[in-house]
Amino acid sequence: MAEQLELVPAPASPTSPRRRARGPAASVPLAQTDPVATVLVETPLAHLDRSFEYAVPADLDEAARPGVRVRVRFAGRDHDGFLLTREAHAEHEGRLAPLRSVVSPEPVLTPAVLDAAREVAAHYGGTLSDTVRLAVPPRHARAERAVPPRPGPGEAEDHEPGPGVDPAGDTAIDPAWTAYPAGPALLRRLRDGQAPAAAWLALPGQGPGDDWPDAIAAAVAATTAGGRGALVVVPDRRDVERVMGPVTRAVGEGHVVRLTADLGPEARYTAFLRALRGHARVVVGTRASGFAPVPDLGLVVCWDEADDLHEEPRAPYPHVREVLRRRARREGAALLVGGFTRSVVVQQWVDEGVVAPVVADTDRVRGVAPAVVVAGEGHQEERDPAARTARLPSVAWRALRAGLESDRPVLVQVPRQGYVLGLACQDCRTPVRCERCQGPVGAGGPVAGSQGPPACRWCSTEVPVDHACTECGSRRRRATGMGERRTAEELGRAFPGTRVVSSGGEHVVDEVEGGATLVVATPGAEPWAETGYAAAVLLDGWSLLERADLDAPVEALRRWCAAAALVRARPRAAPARRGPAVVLCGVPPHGSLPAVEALVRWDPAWLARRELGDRATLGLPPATRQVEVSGPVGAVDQAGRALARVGHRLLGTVPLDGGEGEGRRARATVREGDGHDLAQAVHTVRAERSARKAPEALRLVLDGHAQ
DNA sequence: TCAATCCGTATC
DNA sequence: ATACGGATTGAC
Repeated sequence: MAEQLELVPAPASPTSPRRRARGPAASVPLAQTDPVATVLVETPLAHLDRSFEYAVPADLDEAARPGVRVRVRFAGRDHDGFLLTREAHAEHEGRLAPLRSVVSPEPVLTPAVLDAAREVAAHYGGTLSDTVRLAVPPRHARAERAVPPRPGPGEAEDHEPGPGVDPAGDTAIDPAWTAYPAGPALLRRLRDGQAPAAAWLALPGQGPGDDWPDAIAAAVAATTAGGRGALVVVPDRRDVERVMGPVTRAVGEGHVVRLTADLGPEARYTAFLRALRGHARVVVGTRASGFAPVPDLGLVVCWDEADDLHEEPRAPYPHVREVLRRRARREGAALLVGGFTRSVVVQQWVDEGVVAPVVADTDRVRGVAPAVVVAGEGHQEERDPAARTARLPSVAWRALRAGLESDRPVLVQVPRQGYVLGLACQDCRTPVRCERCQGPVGAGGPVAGSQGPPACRWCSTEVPVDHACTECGSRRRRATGMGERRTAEELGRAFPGTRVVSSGGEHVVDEVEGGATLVVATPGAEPWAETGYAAAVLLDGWSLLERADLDAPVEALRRWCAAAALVRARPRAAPARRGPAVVLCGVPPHGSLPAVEALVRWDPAWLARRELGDRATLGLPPATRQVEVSGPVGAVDQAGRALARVGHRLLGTVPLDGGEGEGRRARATVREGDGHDLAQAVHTVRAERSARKAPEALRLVLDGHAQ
């Protein structure tokens, strides 16, 4: 009996295992002031998307500052986390577990980046933990030791300012910005520490020192001359390389750091730390650098903002343009979103007054933009046998021939295949839209590679046989097959003896030398040519325009302009025989299609305005928000119904191929309902799924573009 | 009456 | 995930 009684108090005894597991806090001396730390625990569980409180042991008092990485016991396991704040009192009523350790005293999550991550997470219905994971690269201890500490107050960095920096004042306006009436004011405001927001339509460059990287470099230099830092985000690694040169020349070697995901862990963390510790005032990178901690940020730049490489493929799938926009506002920095073309989203920003257009005068555009000719649709005009073997319209062949004779490279853009082909009116070429939800229609069904009657890609509704064109009333439809595949060898045969370079897919060529060279490239893989190309031929325009994608016209123009902008008029007075600089092939004669007209007139803003107007009329994104749900069929159905229950509109579900029976996959599209917050609802779906331990992975992408 | 097991829920 | 509390079940 006595033995029994002795056992009763055991659970309360300080030496009992249970007691020790629950509350070692009692035995550890705590920090004197602010002994409570709020911690963002790294967990993928969406229903735990909030901070948790921990006790700060006295020996961690010094290191446990806001922004540092910590390790904590959470749900019986050790987790990484970020210390957010120190508090005098806990809100949590139970006993607090102590911080287990401070991983490093480096405050890697700055208040500005944390704020931006909060806003981005909320905008996409994602968790803060997921978003912060995108913002802070994994720690690398060796890199942390190697990078010098932050210079103390008053202790200047010993880099001399670069040649582009003019500390004397505001007189020197960089030639790269003189073409834009708003350019001088933009540079002045950057230098003066202000926060202008601009939608920049870049002109094709006219020679060395006058291309888009030079303009970005000038904007960055103006910002650093005013004592602030800058962050430049471009779509891919090749663009990073192109920007690094001019920016480095403008602000000096030691001030710039390159930050891309392909650097590898150590180099990436080194670059991150060089920015965080204030050694590099300027960061140039790809979307992975959108959250880079630049102290005293004065300018953020998003180049080629319409390129979908700017969309992060990891949850919550933010677009870097949205990240930068929020950072600019929060940190009082200038915002410069630009490209040769303009996305519909940025057009909406312009219309809302969020950004001011920075564009050249019409006369200037006319003088600088390459001359574009649309080749006739048929090839019947051919007289040159060489053109016939390459199946090139003769106007295209002549342009290439003339270009090669000027001893400079010429470019042929050949679209890659594999898109979902769309459906258009036989008579006026207006794309067919779903009668039910206005979604894009795939010619062979709702998903790539499917074979069947034409159907909506969002809701899988089939197009009625008597569907009448919304523009001209015609009931005849056109669903062309794949574009014509043409290879570098085939095209090269039309120009015997000419050097041929092929770029695309696995083999992307970064740069070509001067001299007569026929360059064949897929969109986005066009090599840079120092001398500029003498001519460009854009093949198979239809295969870009006929993609069953809302963005097809804007995206087609973006790709055409990207190639056309590499063409440079002959440096010295014109030679006797001059062909058109740019020939667009494989589209109907111009005038009938907005994207073609926009290219010929070099007026991307006109196309963006027109597209945005159409979308607003039809209630399509970005006038409304949509979420794309994909994963196992059952989970997709459930999520779609859950969203519909809280006031949103399930447009429909499309079966995706791959997987049998239980493994079947699907994609649902849900449109935001009036007055209901779609991001909030998406967050709730994520939270409910994680709370009930739903086993399957489900993708919920808001405002996404990738299908 | 007690212990083993199941299930739901909170995770500081 | 994991660990805990409360409920449930089954054997003595």
